Amino acid sequence: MELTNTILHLFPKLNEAISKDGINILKHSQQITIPEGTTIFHQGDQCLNYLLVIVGSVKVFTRAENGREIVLYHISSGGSCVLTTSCLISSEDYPVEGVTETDVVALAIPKPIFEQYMAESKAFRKQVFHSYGDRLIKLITLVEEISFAKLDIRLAKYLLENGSVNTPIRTTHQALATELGSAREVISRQLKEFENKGWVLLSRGKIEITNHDALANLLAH
Amino acid sequence: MELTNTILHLFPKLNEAISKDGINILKHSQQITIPEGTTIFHQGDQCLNYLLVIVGSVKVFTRAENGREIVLYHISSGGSCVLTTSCLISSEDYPVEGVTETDVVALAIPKPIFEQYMAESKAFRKQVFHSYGDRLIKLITLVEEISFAKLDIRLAKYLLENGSVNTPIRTTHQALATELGSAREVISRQLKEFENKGWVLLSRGKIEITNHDALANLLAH
DNA sequence: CACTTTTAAGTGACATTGTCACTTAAAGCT
DNA sequence: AGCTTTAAGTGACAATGTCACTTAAAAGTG
Repeated sequence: MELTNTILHLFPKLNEAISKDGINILKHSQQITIPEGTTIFHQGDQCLNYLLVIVGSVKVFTRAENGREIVLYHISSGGSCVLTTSCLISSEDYPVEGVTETDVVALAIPKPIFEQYMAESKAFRKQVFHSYGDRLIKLITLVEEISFAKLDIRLAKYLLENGSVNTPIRTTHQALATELGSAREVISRQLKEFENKGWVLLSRGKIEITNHDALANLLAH
Repeated sequence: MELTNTILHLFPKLNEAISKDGINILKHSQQITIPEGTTIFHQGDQCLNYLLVIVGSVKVFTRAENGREIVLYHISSGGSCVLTTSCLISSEDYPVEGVTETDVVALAIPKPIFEQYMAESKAFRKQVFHSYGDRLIKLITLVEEISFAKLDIRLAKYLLENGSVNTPIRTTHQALATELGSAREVISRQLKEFENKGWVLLSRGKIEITNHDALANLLAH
């Protein structure tokens, strides 16, 4: 079955859980498809499933009272939602929202099955813990970047990671501000500066990289 | 035994693990005492124990290349070190340091015992997951505060949480800057402003709160 | 005790980033 | 073509961070 292979490829630990521990994940979980732009969880939601993302990407962010937002991390193929997992275990509220950025295919493992797997399979536990560790590192890295790195560096990094000379980035300055935890005007100014230097070409909803090396040079220090 | 009661009081989940699941934590773990100012882990360290803090406090922080530091969180009585736990499981490096802020008494559970408990006791797993969830929330809250909250608010909050009208705070502006992820000069300026308003009294290494309500009023918005 | 050294805090000038109250312009819609 | 919505630009200003110092308190030392 095609899906099985995809899943095993994305979650190597689960492969072990299935082969060694006789865990039949596919049988007891449900494959779900979620359209782009769906809020899959927000503060106060109760969570009844352990979610593994097979295809697509989920944006996890938090919002200040004044409406400003910052993206905490993305869950993409091969990732799982540790916050809902925490909910699963400790039933606490989390001050964050999760929204699908693309159409998403996910595997939902119901809470009782999740707990059974946790008890029975060391490989499954490893997979779950690994997700936790990943998120912790991502969050710590985010804290570091927010508090230490200058915006031009972080912006250049984002541009290089999300586009290249022939593949323009389709996003708004506002979305970028949210991604980097800054303000739209600041991003606009910075991008304009990059444009003046001939490093990018700006148009509504699109950023084209015109000088990759110059941007990369910023990162190199 | 006195220690047993202390531990069970601090870690209610472990109580369950012991009574329900017959886990003999005290027998298989070691009580260790660590003097103040000891670096208990830093980047690249390997970790061989699951650590539960019984008495005292550990400061977990990260450092930028330019030397600036920011405190990520503190592990105090009843807390466990999830980062070393992650290490325990996934053997990855974490870009953080942990230093004891006081003399610390901790319970060290060796890796094999830890894994056995994880397999055998649901309550133990809950305890471990709970720690993870806590850290995740603390980190998310930190990200929110750093990116959204103004410094005067955060500083006032810190002062109120760590001192009162009759118990002065003994710390340096530098340590405070690290705690809040800011720069010493900025903290000094802000404190001086508070002093000019008659809210605090400053001296070398000491901050006395002289107007609790005014500070609290800042937080109230 | 006077002196040197170390550590904490203050200072002013300046750079970066965030905020506010707008304006301008492009893309969609009817 | 004219409206509406959304994206982006703008200038003034506030808040925060950085730098290169100075000042001063505490600790160590002969």
